[in-house]
Amino acid sequence: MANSVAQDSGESLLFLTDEQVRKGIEAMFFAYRGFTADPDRILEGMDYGRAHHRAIHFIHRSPATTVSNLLMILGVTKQSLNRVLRSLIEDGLVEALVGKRDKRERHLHLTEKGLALERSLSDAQRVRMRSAYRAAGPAAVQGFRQVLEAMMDPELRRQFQTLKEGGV
Amino acid sequence: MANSVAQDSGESLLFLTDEQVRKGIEAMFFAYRGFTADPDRILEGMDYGRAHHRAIHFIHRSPATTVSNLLMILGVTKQSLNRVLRSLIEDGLVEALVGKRDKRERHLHLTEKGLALERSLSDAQRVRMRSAYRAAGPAAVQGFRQVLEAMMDPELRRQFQTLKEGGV
DNA sequence: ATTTTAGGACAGCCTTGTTGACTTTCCAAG
DNA sequence: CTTGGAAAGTCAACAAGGCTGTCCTAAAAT
Repeated sequence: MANSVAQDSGESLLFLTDEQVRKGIEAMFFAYRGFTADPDRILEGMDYGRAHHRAIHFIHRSPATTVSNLLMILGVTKQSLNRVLRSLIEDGLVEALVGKRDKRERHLHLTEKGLALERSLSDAQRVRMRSAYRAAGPAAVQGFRQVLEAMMDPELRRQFQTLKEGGV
Repeated sequence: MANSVAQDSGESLLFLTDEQVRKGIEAMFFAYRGFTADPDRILEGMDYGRAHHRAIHFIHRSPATTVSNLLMILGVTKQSLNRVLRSLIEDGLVEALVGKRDKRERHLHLTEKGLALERSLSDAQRVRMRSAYRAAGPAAVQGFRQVLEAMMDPELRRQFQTLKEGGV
């Protein structure tokens, strides 16, 4: 195999072997398990799962967002989101305010209780993220983000970048 | 917020704001969707899903692996894997050979048909991966892998590294 | 001879994805 | 002004794929 060619710190990307790309794929698989592990642990036992976490995350990120907007970001169907949203609203974590201008729309907000859960979830996830960043070093973090962004579907990348603007 | 502090290309990781780490989290979420999109597209319509893909991937990666070994790698329960494996065997994509030394064990292999599907799945995924690598550049790829590896649970990291040895 | 291990089968549950039918509201064309 | 279509949201019903738990066989280990 032409392993030795690409082994030299990846100076010549065009010669990356299939095996090396495959390792990237596996790394992605194992890392994602780690990535979701901490929030999953917190959610288990409560009646919630990953779907609730995602909804909470993005409502917190973009307060007063509508259901449709959330649908686009999450990439699921209306009913999947609706079920999750209903339980969050019933439990008093999320508030849905009828739109002023367009009464068809519901503007979603986290309540105090919702904010508290969001904080505990994202704290846990950030701890892991931050420690991975620290272990890998600043340059690696830069590269990490570049590759992730290049890996997204163009449409998702635009949404991601739109979200970014508020944040940075 | 202290955004300006960490804005300087992450030279000082200890001062990365929560917002910046949060963006890493979102990047991971959106990138994973892209990561699974191509195989999902291929699988849809066939009777298979992501679970089948994962099994096929790791059987191809470690031929003659046993069921227990696969269970550890995938991190699912016997029943979850068994359901998947049964359909793959019935459809003639996977062969389970009784162990020579230990007849309790089944050694799993892909058949020609299984290899063909594996190839089409991993080709699709590699195309995306490779183009992301190319877009981000060699240094970024290095960093990408470092952060992913640091993000894994220690136990999974060991398994990942064990798998790597065969490959690199 | 007994216990442990690898694997398989089956029942039944839960989360979260899907589609499709149904309101309510808004807007624009007649 | 009305009416017809599009958009936002709700709900019912189903499927995939996780999970647990139990029971079974065959082989290995003690």
